[in-house]
Amino acid sequence: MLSFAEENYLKAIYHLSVSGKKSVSTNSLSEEMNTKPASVSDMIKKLADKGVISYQKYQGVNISKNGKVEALKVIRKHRLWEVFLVDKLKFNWDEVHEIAEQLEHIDSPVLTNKLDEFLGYPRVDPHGDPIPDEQGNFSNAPKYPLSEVALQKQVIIVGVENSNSEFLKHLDKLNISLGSKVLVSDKNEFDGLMKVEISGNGEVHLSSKVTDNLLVTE
Amino acid sequence: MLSFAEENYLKAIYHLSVSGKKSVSTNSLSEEMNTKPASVSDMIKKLADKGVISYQKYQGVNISKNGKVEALKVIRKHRLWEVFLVDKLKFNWDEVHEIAEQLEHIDSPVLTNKLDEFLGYPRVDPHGDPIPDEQGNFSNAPKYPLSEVALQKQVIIVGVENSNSEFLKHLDKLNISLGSKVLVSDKNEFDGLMKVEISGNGEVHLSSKVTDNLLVTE
DNA sequence: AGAAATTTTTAGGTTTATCTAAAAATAGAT
DNA sequence: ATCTATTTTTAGATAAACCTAAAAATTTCT
Repeated sequence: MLSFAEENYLKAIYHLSVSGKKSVSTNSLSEEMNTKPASVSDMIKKLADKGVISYQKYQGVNISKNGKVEALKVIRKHRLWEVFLVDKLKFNWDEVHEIAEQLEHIDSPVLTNKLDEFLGYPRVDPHGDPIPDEQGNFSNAPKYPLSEVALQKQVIIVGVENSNSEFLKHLDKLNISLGSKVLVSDKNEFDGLMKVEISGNGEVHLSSKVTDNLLVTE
Repeated sequence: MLSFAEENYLKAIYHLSVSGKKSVSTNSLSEEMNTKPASVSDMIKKLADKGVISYQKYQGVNISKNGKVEALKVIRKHRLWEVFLVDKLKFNWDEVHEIAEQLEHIDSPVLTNKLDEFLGYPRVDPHGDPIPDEQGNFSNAPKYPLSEVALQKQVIIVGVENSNSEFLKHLDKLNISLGSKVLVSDKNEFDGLMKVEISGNGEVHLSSKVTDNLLVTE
Protein backbone atom coordinates (compact mmCIF):
# COMPACT_ATOMS: atom_id res chain seq x y z
CA MET A 1 0.00 0.00 0.00
CA LEU A 2 1.29 3.41 -0.99
CA SER A 3 0.49 6.61 0.89
CA PHE A 4 -0.84 9.68 -0.90
CA ALA A 5 2.62 11.24 -0.81
CA GLU A 6 4.21 8.10 -2.17
CA GLU A 7 1.66 7.88 -4.97
CA ASN A 8 2.35 11.48 -5.90
CA TYR A 9 6.10 10.95 -6.03
CA LEU A 10 5.67 7.79 -8.07
CA LYS A 11 3.43 9.58 -10.53
CA ALA A 12 6.01 12.34 -10.90
CA ILE A 13 8.76 9.77 -11.42
CA TYR A 14 6.64 8.05 -14.04
CA HIS A 15 5.96 11.28 -15.92
CA LEU A 16 9.59 12.34 -15.80
CA SER A 17 10.85 8.94 -16.98
CA VAL A 18 8.42 8.85 -19.88
CA SER A 19 9.20 12.38 -21.02
CA GLY A 20 12.82 11.68 -21.73
CA LYS A 21 15.82 10.61 -19.71
CA LYS A 22 16.60 7.10 -18.61
CA SER A 23 16.97 8.06 -14.94
CA VAL A 24 15.24 10.77 -12.94
CA SER A 25 17.36 13.18 -10.90
CA THR A 26 16.72 14.21 -7.34
CA ASN A 27 16.58 17.87 -8.29
CA SER A 28 14.09 17.43 -11.11
CA LEU A 29 11.85 15.51 -8.73
CA SER A 30 12.15 18.12 -6.03
CA GLU A 31 11.16 20.76 -8.53
CA GLU A 32 8.23 18.72 -9.82
CA MET A 33 7.01 18.01 -6.30
CA ASN A 34 7.70 21.44 -4.84
CA THR A 35 9.77 19.92 -2.06
CA LYS A 36 13.43 20.19 -1.12
CA PRO A 37 15.99 17.77 -2.55
CA ALA A 38 16.61 16.46 0.97
CA SER A 39 12.99 15.38 1.19
CA VAL A 40 13.29 13.62 -2.14
CA SER A 41 16.30 11.68 -0.89
CA ASP A 42 14.23 10.50 2.06
CA MET A 43 11.30 9.52 -0.09
CA ILE A 44 13.20 7.61 -2.76
CA LYS A 45 14.64 5.37 -0.08
CA LYS A 46 11.14 4.48 1.00
CA LEU A 47 9.98 3.92 -2.57
CA ALA A 48 13.00 1.72 -3.26
CA ASP A 49 12.24 -0.29 -0.12
CA LYS A 50 8.74 -0.85 -1.47
CA GLY A 51 10.15 -2.03 -4.79
CA VAL A 52 8.49 0.53 -7.02
CA ILE A 53 11.76 2.18 -8.06
CA SER A 54 15.42 1.25 -8.16
CA TYR A 55 18.24 3.63 -7.52
CA GLN A 56 21.87 4.02 -6.63
CA LYS A 57 23.11 6.90 -4.59
CA TYR A 58 23.92 9.96 -6.67
CA GLN A 59 22.77 8.18 -9.84
CA GLY A 60 19.08 9.04 -9.96
CA VAL A 61 16.00 6.89 -9.95
CA ASN A 62 14.49 4.33 -12.33
CA ILE A 63 10.89 3.24 -12.06
CA SER A 64 10.39 -0.53 -11.74
CA LYS A 65 7.92 -2.69 -13.60
CA ASN A 66 5.67 -2.79 -10.56
CA GLY A 67 6.16 0.93 -10.03
CA LYS A 68 4.89 1.58 -13.52
CA VAL A 69 1.80 -0.52 -12.82
CA GLU A 70 1.10 1.42 -9.64
CA ALA A 71 1.68 4.79 -11.29
CA LEU A 72 -0.67 3.89 -14.11
CA LYS A 73 -3.39 2.93 -11.65
CA VAL A 74 -3.25 6.44 -10.22
CA ILE A 75 -3.12 8.01 -13.67
CA ARG A 76 -6.09 5.90 -14.78
CA LYS A 77 -8.12 7.17 -11.85
CA HIS A 78 -7.04 10.77 -12.38
CA ARG A 79 -8.10 10.75 -16.01
CA LEU A 80 -11.37 8.92 -15.43
CA TRP A 81 -12.35 11.45 -12.77
CA GLU A 82 -11.46 14.26 -15.17
CA VAL A 83 -13.84 12.79 -17.72
CA PHE A 84 -16.50 12.55 -15.04
CA LEU A 85 -16.02 16.17 -14.01
CA VAL A 86 -16.21 17.47 -17.57
CA ASP A 87 -18.76 15.13 -19.15
CA LYS A 88 -21.12 14.72 -16.22
CA LEU A 89 -20.63 17.69 -13.93
CA LYS A 90 -19.99 20.18 -16.75
CA PHE A 91 -16.71 21.56 -15.52
CA ASN A 92 -14.45 23.18 -18.09
CA TRP A 93 -11.28 21.35 -19.15
CA ASP A 94 -9.05 23.67 -17.25
CA GLU A 95 -10.86 23.48 -13.92
CA VAL A 96 -10.59 19.78 -13.28
CA HIS A 97 -6.94 19.07 -12.60
CA GLU A 98 -6.79 20.13 -8.96
CA ILE A 99 -9.92 18.19 -8.07
CA ALA A 100 -8.71 15.11 -9.92
CA GLU A 101 -5.45 15.36 -7.95
CA GLN A 102 -7.55 14.61 -4.90
CA LEU A 103 -9.89 12.05 -6.41
CA GLU A 104 -7.07 10.00 -7.93
CA HIS A 105 -6.13 8.73 -4.47
CA ILE A 106 -9.51 7.22 -3.68
CA ASP A 107 -8.79 3.56 -3.12
CA SER A 108 -11.45 1.25 -4.51
CA PRO A 109 -10.83 -0.79 -7.66
CA VAL A 110 -14.55 -1.56 -7.88
CA LEU A 111 -15.34 2.13 -7.83
CA THR A 112 -12.80 2.84 -10.54
CA ASN A 113 -14.21 0.18 -12.81
CA LYS A 114 -17.81 1.16 -12.21
CA LEU A 115 -16.90 4.76 -12.94
CA ASP A 116 -15.20 3.64 -16.15
CA GLU A 117 -18.36 1.80 -17.17
CA PHE A 118 -20.60 4.73 -16.20
CA LEU A 119 -18.53 7.01 -18.40
CA GLY A 120 -18.76 4.62 -21.35
CA TYR A 121 -15.16 3.41 -21.28
CA PRO A 122 -13.56 6.63 -22.51
CA ARG A 123 -10.14 6.21 -24.11
CA VAL A 124 -8.89 9.76 -23.56
CA ASP A 125 -9.33 12.38 -20.87
CA PRO A 126 -10.57 15.93 -21.53
CA HIS A 127 -7.02 17.03 -22.39
CA GLY A 128 -6.64 14.24 -24.91
CA ASP A 129 -4.36 12.11 -22.76
CA PRO A 130 -4.98 8.36 -23.02
CA ILE A 131 -6.67 6.49 -20.18
CA PRO A 132 -4.93 3.23 -19.22
CA ASP A 133 -7.14 0.18 -18.83
CA GLU A 134 -7.21 -1.95 -15.68
CA GLN A 135 -4.01 -3.69 -16.76
CA GLY A 136 -2.24 -0.40 -17.41
CA ASN A 137 -2.35 -0.63 -21.20
CA PHE A 138 -3.23 2.35 -23.31
CA SER A 139 -3.08 3.23 -26.97
CA ASN A 140 -0.51 5.86 -27.54
CA ALA A 141 -1.24 7.50 -30.85
CA PRO A 142 1.36 10.24 -31.45
CA LYS A 143 0.07 13.78 -31.03
CA TYR A 144 1.36 16.78 -32.93
CA PRO A 145 0.28 20.38 -33.49
CA LEU A 146 -2.39 21.16 -36.05
CA SER A 147 0.04 23.62 -37.61
CA GLU A 148 2.11 20.72 -38.93
CA VAL A 149 -0.76 18.94 -40.65
CA ALA A 150 -0.53 18.69 -44.44
CA LEU A 151 -3.08 20.22 -46.80
CA GLN A 152 -6.25 18.21 -47.42
CA LYS A 153 -5.51 15.88 -44.55
CA GLN A 154 -8.21 15.06 -42.04
CA VAL A 155 -7.23 14.74 -38.37
CA ILE A 156 -8.89 14.60 -34.96
CA ILE A 157 -8.44 17.19 -32.25
CA VAL A 158 -7.16 15.30 -29.23
CA GLY A 159 -5.74 17.94 -26.93
CA VAL A 160 -4.07 21.25 -26.32
CA GLU A 161 -0.43 22.03 -25.69
CA ASN A 162 -1.11 24.63 -23.03
CA SER A 163 -4.57 24.92 -21.60
CA ASN A 164 -5.73 28.28 -20.32
CA SER A 165 -9.35 29.22 -20.02
CA GLU A 166 -9.04 32.10 -22.50
CA PHE A 167 -7.89 29.72 -25.19
CA LEU A 168 -10.58 27.21 -24.32
CA LYS A 169 -13.27 29.87 -24.53
CA HIS A 170 -11.93 30.87 -27.91
CA LEU A 171 -12.20 27.26 -29.09
CA ASP A 172 -15.74 27.11 -27.84
CA LYS A 173 -16.60 30.13 -29.94
CA LEU A 174 -15.02 28.46 -32.98
CA ASN A 175 -17.11 25.34 -32.36
CA ILE A 176 -13.99 23.26 -31.92
CA SER A 177 -13.88 20.68 -29.18
CA LEU A 178 -12.07 17.52 -28.26
CA GLY A 179 -12.85 14.83 -30.77
CA SER A 180 -13.72 17.26 -33.55
CA LYS A 181 -12.72 16.01 -37.00
CA VAL A 182 -11.08 18.74 -39.02
CA LEU A 183 -9.83 18.88 -42.60
CA VAL A 184 -7.12 21.35 -43.56
CA SER A 185 -8.46 23.03 -46.68
CA ASP A 186 -5.96 25.86 -46.99
CA LYS A 187 -2.65 26.82 -45.44
CA ASN A 188 -0.81 30.09 -45.94
CA GLU A 189 2.95 29.68 -46.35
CA PHE A 190 3.75 33.15 -45.04
CA ASP A 191 2.05 33.30 -41.62
CA GLY A 192 0.65 29.79 -41.24
CA LEU A 193 -2.95 30.95 -41.34
CA MET A 194 -5.15 27.93 -41.92
CA LYS A 195 -8.61 27.37 -43.25
CA VAL A 196 -10.10 24.19 -41.80
CA GLU A 197 -13.41 22.44 -42.22
CA ILE A 198 -14.87 21.22 -38.98
CA SER A 199 -16.95 18.21 -39.85
CA GLY A 200 -20.55 19.18 -39.41
CA ASN A 201 -19.75 22.65 -38.15
CA GLY A 202 -18.62 24.66 -41.12
CA GLU A 203 -15.34 26.35 -41.87
CA VAL A 204 -13.05 28.54 -39.77
CA HIS A 205 -9.78 30.42 -40.18
CA LEU A 206 -7.14 29.73 -37.54
CA SER A 207 -3.96 31.68 -36.82
CA SER A 208 -0.75 29.88 -35.92
CA LYS A 209 -1.32 31.00 -32.35
CA VAL A 210 -4.21 28.57 -32.35
CA THR A 211 -2.83 25.85 -34.62
CA ASP A 212 0.43 25.60 -32.70
CA ASN A 213 -1.47 24.93 -29.51
CA LEU A 214 -3.99 22.43 -30.87
CA LEU A 215 -2.86 18.82 -30.79
CA VAL A 216 -4.18 16.35 -33.31
CA THR A 217 -3.84 12.74 -34.29
CA GLU A 218 -4.74 10.73 -37.41
CA MET B 1 -8.71 24.11 7.47
CA LEU B 2 -9.26 20.75 9.10
CA SER B 3 -7.18 17.65 8.39
CA PHE B 4 -8.82 14.35 7.48
CA ALA B 5 -8.33 13.09 11.02
CA GLU B 6 -9.80 16.27 12.48
CA GLU B 7 -12.80 16.04 10.18
CA ASN B 8 -13.40 12.46 11.23
CA TYR B 9 -13.26 13.30 14.93
CA LEU B 10 -15.56 16.25 14.44
CA LYS B 11 -18.04 14.10 12.57
CA ALA B 12 -17.99 11.55 15.38
CA ILE B 13 -18.49 14.30 17.96
CA TYR B 14 -21.40 15.64 15.96
CA HIS B 15 -23.07 12.23 15.71
CA LEU B 16 -22.57 11.50 19.39
CA SER B 17 -23.91 14.91 20.45
CA VAL B 18 -27.00 14.57 18.31
CA SER B 19 -27.79 11.07 19.47
CA GLY B 20 -28.27 12.04 23.07
CA LYS B 21 -26.14 13.50 25.81
CA LYS B 22 -25.21 17.13 26.18
CA SER B 23 -21.45 16.46 26.29
CA VAL B 24 -19.39 13.76 24.60
CA SER B 25 -16.98 11.71 26.70
CA THR B 26 -13.39 10.89 25.83
CA ASN B 27 -14.03 7.17 26.07
CA SER B 28 -17.09 7.19 23.82
CA LEU B 29 -15.07 9.08 21.24
CA SER B 30 -12.13 6.73 21.52
CA GLU B 31 -14.48 3.81 20.97
CA GLU B 32 -16.17 5.49 18.01
CA MET B 33 -12.82 6.36 16.42
CA ASN B 34 -11.03 3.13 17.24
CA THR B 35 -8.23 5.02 18.91
CA LYS B 36 -6.97 5.13 22.48
CA PRO B 37 -8.39 7.66 24.95
CA ALA B 38 -4.96 9.28 25.16
CA SER B 39 -5.12 10.04 21.45
CA VAL B 40 -8.55 11.56 21.91
CA SER B 41 -7.25 13.86 24.64
CA ASP B 42 -4.58 15.11 22.24
CA MET B 43 -7.04 15.63 19.45
CA ILE B 44 -9.69 17.49 21.39
CA LYS B 45 -7.09 20.06 22.41
CA LYS B 46 -6.40 20.72 18.78
CA LEU B 47 -10.08 20.89 17.90
CA ALA B 48 -10.72 23.28 20.78
CA ASP B 49 -7.82 25.48 19.59
CA LYS B 50 -9.50 25.62 16.20
CA GLY B 51 -12.78 26.65 17.79
CA VAL B 52 -14.91 23.79 16.55
CA ILE B 53 -15.53 22.37 20.01
CA SER B 54 -15.41 23.60 23.57
CA TYR B 55 -14.34 21.52 26.53
CA GLN B 56 -13.13 21.54 30.07
CA LYS B 57 -10.75 18.94 31.35
CA TYR B 58 -12.50 15.80 32.56
CA GLN B 59 -15.89 17.25 31.57
CA GLY B 60 -16.26 16.04 28.01
CA VAL B 61 -16.68 17.91 24.78
CA ASN B 62 -19.38 20.13 23.28
CA ILE B 63 -19.49 20.93 19.60
CA SER B 64 -19.54 24.65 18.77
CA LYS B 65 -21.76 26.44 16.31
CA ASN B 66 -18.92 26.58 13.81
CA GLY B 67 -18.06 22.96 14.54
CA LYS B 68 -21.57 21.94 13.64
CA VAL B 69 -21.29 23.80 10.35
CA GLU B 70 -18.03 22.06 9.53
CA ALA B 71 -19.35 18.64 10.52
CA LEU B 72 -22.43 19.13 8.37
CA LYS B 73 -20.27 20.02 5.38
CA VAL B 74 -18.58 16.66 5.67
CA ILE B 75 -21.86 14.84 6.24
CA ARG B 76 -23.37 16.59 3.22
CA LYS B 77 -20.53 15.37 1.04
CA HIS B 78 -20.69 11.87 2.46
CA ARG B 79 -24.37 11.51 1.76
CA LEU B 80 -24.23 13.09 -1.70
CA TRP B 81 -21.47 10.69 -2.72
CA GLU B 82 -23.54 7.79 -1.39
CA VAL B 83 -26.39 8.86 -3.62
CA PHE B 84 -23.97 9.06 -6.54
CA LEU B 85 -22.61 5.60 -5.86
CA VAL B 86 -26.05 4.02 -5.61
CA ASP B 87 -28.03 6.00 -8.19
CA LYS B 88 -25.38 6.44 -10.85
CA LEU B 89 -22.80 3.70 -10.36
CA LYS B 90 -25.32 1.05 -9.28
CA PHE B 91 -23.70 0.06 -6.03
CA ASN B 92 -25.92 -1.54 -3.42
CA TRP B 93 -26.85 0.70 -0.54
CA ASP B 94 -24.81 -1.39 1.89
CA GLU B 95 -21.57 -1.22 -0.13
CA VAL B 96 -21.12 2.51 -0.25
CA HIS B 97 -20.21 3.62 3.24
CA GLU B 98 -16.48 2.84 3.13
CA ILE B 99 -16.01 4.56 -0.21
CA ALA B 100 -18.01 7.58 0.90
CA GLU B 101 -15.77 7.77 3.98
CA GLN B 102 -12.96 8.56 1.56
CA LEU B 103 -14.88 10.78 -0.83
CA GLU B 104 -16.31 12.95 1.95
CA HIS B 105 -12.91 14.56 2.46
CA ILE B 106 -12.54 15.82 -1.09
CA ASP B 107 -12.23 19.57 -0.71
CA SER B 108 -14.04 21.54 -3.40
CA PRO B 109 -17.28 23.38 -2.67
CA VAL B 110 -17.89 23.81 -6.39
CA LEU B 111 -17.60 20.07 -6.90
CA THR B 112 -20.01 19.38 -4.07
CA ASN B 113 -22.61 21.72 -5.46
CA LYS B 114 -22.26 20.49 -9.01
CA LEU B 115 -22.59 16.95 -7.76
CA ASP B 116 -25.71 17.96 -5.87
CA GLU B 117 -27.15 19.43 -9.05
CA PHE B 118 -26.14 16.40 -11.13
CA LEU B 119 -27.96 14.14 -8.70
CA GLY B 120 -31.11 16.27 -8.85
CA TYR B 121 -30.81 17.79 -5.38
CA PRO B 122 -31.62 14.63 -3.42
CA ARG B 123 -32.96 15.26 0.09
CA VAL B 124 -32.02 11.90 1.60
CA ASP B 125 -29.19 9.43 1.14
CA PRO B 126 -29.67 5.74 0.30
CA HIS B 127 -30.11 4.96 3.99
CA GLY B 128 -32.84 7.56 4.37
CA ASP B 129 -30.68 10.04 6.21
CA PRO B 130 -31.29 13.67 5.28
CA ILE B 131 -28.74 15.57 3.19
CA PRO B 132 -27.89 19.05 4.56
CA ASP B 133 -27.89 21.91 2.07
CA GLU B 134 -24.94 24.25 1.55
CA GLN B 135 -25.87 26.20 4.68
CA GLY B 136 -26.09 23.04 6.77
CA ASN B 137 -29.86 23.00 6.94
CA PHE B 138 -31.71 19.80 6.37
CA SER B 139 -35.35 19.02 6.43
CA ASN B 140 -35.88 16.47 9.07
CA ALA B 141 -37.82 13.71 7.46
CA PRO B 142 -41.47 14.61 7.70
CA LYS B 143 -43.05 13.51 10.94
CA TYR B 144 -46.68 12.52 11.21
CA PRO B 145 -48.92 10.90 13.78
CA LEU B 146 -48.82 7.16 14.23
CA SER B 147 -52.59 7.14 13.71
CA GLU B 148 -52.06 7.86 10.02
CA VAL B 149 -49.69 4.99 9.38
CA ALA B 150 -50.95 2.31 7.01
CA LEU B 151 -51.40 -1.29 8.04
CA GLN B 152 -48.28 -3.49 8.01
CA LYS B 153 -46.00 -0.51 7.69
CA GLN B 154 -42.96 -0.21 9.93
CA VAL B 155 -42.06 3.24 11.25
CA ILE B 156 -39.82 4.82 13.84
CA ILE B 157 -41.01 6.81 16.82
CA VAL B 158 -39.37 10.22 16.59
CA GLY B 159 -41.41 12.45 18.89
CA VAL B 160 -44.68 13.43 20.48
CA GLU B 161 -47.16 16.09 19.47
CA ASN B 162 -47.93 17.32 22.98
CA SER B 163 -45.66 16.17 25.71
CA ASN B 164 -47.02 15.91 29.20
CA SER B 165 -45.48 13.72 31.85
CA GLU B 166 -48.62 11.67 32.21
CA PHE B 167 -48.43 10.68 28.58
CA LEU B 168 -44.70 9.99 28.78
CA LYS B 169 -45.20 7.76 31.81
CA HIS B 170 -47.85 5.90 29.91
CA LEU B 171 -45.41 5.37 27.04
CA ASP B 172 -42.83 4.09 29.47
CA LYS B 173 -45.27 1.53 30.72
CA LEU B 174 -45.98 0.45 27.16
CA ASN B 175 -42.25 0.00 26.52
CA ILE B 176 -42.31 2.64 23.83
CA SER B 177 -39.50 5.14 23.58
CA LEU B 178 -37.88 7.50 21.10
CA GLY B 179 -36.30 5.43 18.38
CA SER B 180 -38.54 2.43 18.82
CA LYS B 181 -39.37 0.62 15.63
CA VAL B 182 -43.01 -0.27 15.47
CA LEU B 183 -45.07 -2.21 12.97
CA VAL B 184 -48.78 -1.58 12.63
CA SER B 185 -50.34 -5.04 12.70
CA ASP B 186 -54.01 -4.10 13.10
CA LYS B 187 -56.11 -0.97 12.83
CA ASN B 188 -59.77 -0.62 13.71
CA GLU B 189 -61.74 1.53 11.32
CA PHE B 190 -64.36 2.53 13.88
CA ASP B 191 -62.37 4.00 16.74
CA GLY B 192 -58.81 3.85 15.38
CA LEU B 193 -57.61 1.37 17.96
CA MET B 194 -54.27 -0.04 16.83
CA LYS B 195 -52.35 -3.18 17.52
CA VAL B 196 -48.61 -2.54 17.00
CA GLU B 197 -45.55 -4.73 17.35
CA ILE B 198 -42.68 -3.00 19.08
CA SER B 199 -39.57 -4.58 17.63
CA GLY B 200 -38.07 -6.73 20.33
CA ASN B 201 -40.62 -5.67 22.93
CA GLY B 202 -43.83 -7.47 22.09
CA GLU B 203 -47.21 -6.22 21.12
CA VAL B 204 -49.44 -3.47 22.50
CA HIS B 205 -52.89 -1.98 21.85
CA LEU B 206 -52.99 1.78 21.46
CA SER B 207 -56.01 4.07 21.48
CA SER B 208 -56.27 7.04 19.15
CA LYS B 209 -55.56 9.26 22.15
CA VAL B 210 -52.07 7.76 22.05
CA THR B 211 -51.60 7.28 18.29
CA ASP B 212 -52.67 10.85 17.51
CA ASN B 213 -49.98 12.14 19.80
CA LEU B 214 -47.10 9.91 18.72
CA LEU B 215 -45.01 11.21 15.83
CA VAL B 216 -43.27 8.80 13.51
CA THR B 217 -41.14 8.80 10.41
CA GLU B 218 -40.26 6.13 7.85
C1' DA C 1 43.93 16.93 -13.91
C1' DG C 2 42.58 19.95 -10.36
C1' DA C 3 39.63 23.54 -8.73
C1' DA C 4 35.06 25.31 -8.69
C1' DA C 5 30.29 24.65 -9.12
C1' DT C 6 26.50 21.78 -8.75
C1' DT C 7 23.97 17.92 -7.12
C1' DT C 8 22.89 14.69 -3.71
C1' DT C 9 23.01 12.82 0.72
C1' DT C 10 23.28 12.89 5.71
C1' DA C 11 22.33 14.69 10.25
C1' DG C 12 19.31 16.64 13.13
C1' DG C 13 14.80 19.04 13.86
C1' DT C 14 9.44 19.90 13.38
C1' DT C 15 4.51 18.66 13.09
C1' DT C 16 0.68 15.37 12.92
C1' DA C 17 -1.45 11.48 14.60
C1' DT C 18 -0.92 7.75 16.81
C1' DC C 19 0.77 4.63 20.84
C1' DT C 20 1.95 2.76 26.05
C1' DA C 21 2.46 3.48 30.78
C1' DA C 22 1.72 6.14 34.64
C1' DA C 23 -0.44 9.93 37.15
C1' DA C 24 -4.48 12.63 38.31
C1' DA C 25 -9.30 13.55 38.62
C1' DT C 26 -14.00 12.07 38.90
C1' DA C 27 -17.66 8.84 39.97
C1' DG C 28 -19.56 4.96 42.44
C1' DA C 29 -20.30 2.00 46.49
C1' DT C 30 -20.52 0.79 51.11
C1' DA D 1 -17.39 10.13 53.84
C1' DT D 2 -13.93 7.54 52.45
C1' DC D 3 -12.17 4.09 49.62
C1' DT D 4 -12.22 1.86 45.20
C1' DA D 5 -13.00 1.73 40.43
C1' DT D 6 -13.26 4.17 36.32
C1' DT D 7 -12.23 7.86 33.34
C1' DT D 8 -9.23 11.20 31.67
C1' DT D 9 -4.97 13.44 31.19
C1' DT D 10 0.03 13.78 30.99
C1' DA D 11 4.62 12.19 29.73
C1' DG D 12 7.43 10.20 26.66
C1' DA D 13 7.89 7.36 22.02
C1' DT D 14 7.25 6.29 17.15
C1' DA D 15 6.48 6.85 12.09
C1' DA D 16 5.49 9.83 8.12
C1' DA D 17 6.67 13.71 5.55
C1' DC D 18 8.59 17.57 5.51
C1' DC D 19 12.45 21.18 6.69
C1' DT D 20 17.59 23.58 7.20
C1' DA D 21 22.41 23.30 7.32
C1' DA D 22 26.41 20.92 6.42
C1' DA D 23 29.04 17.17 4.34
C1' DA D 24 30.06 14.24 0.43
C1' DA D 25 29.99 12.96 -4.33
C1' DT D 26 29.72 14.18 -9.04
C1' DT D 27 30.12 17.24 -12.90
C1' DT D 28 31.99 21.09 -15.25
C1' DC D 29 35.47 24.24 -16.59
C1' DT D 30 39.81 25.78 -17.73
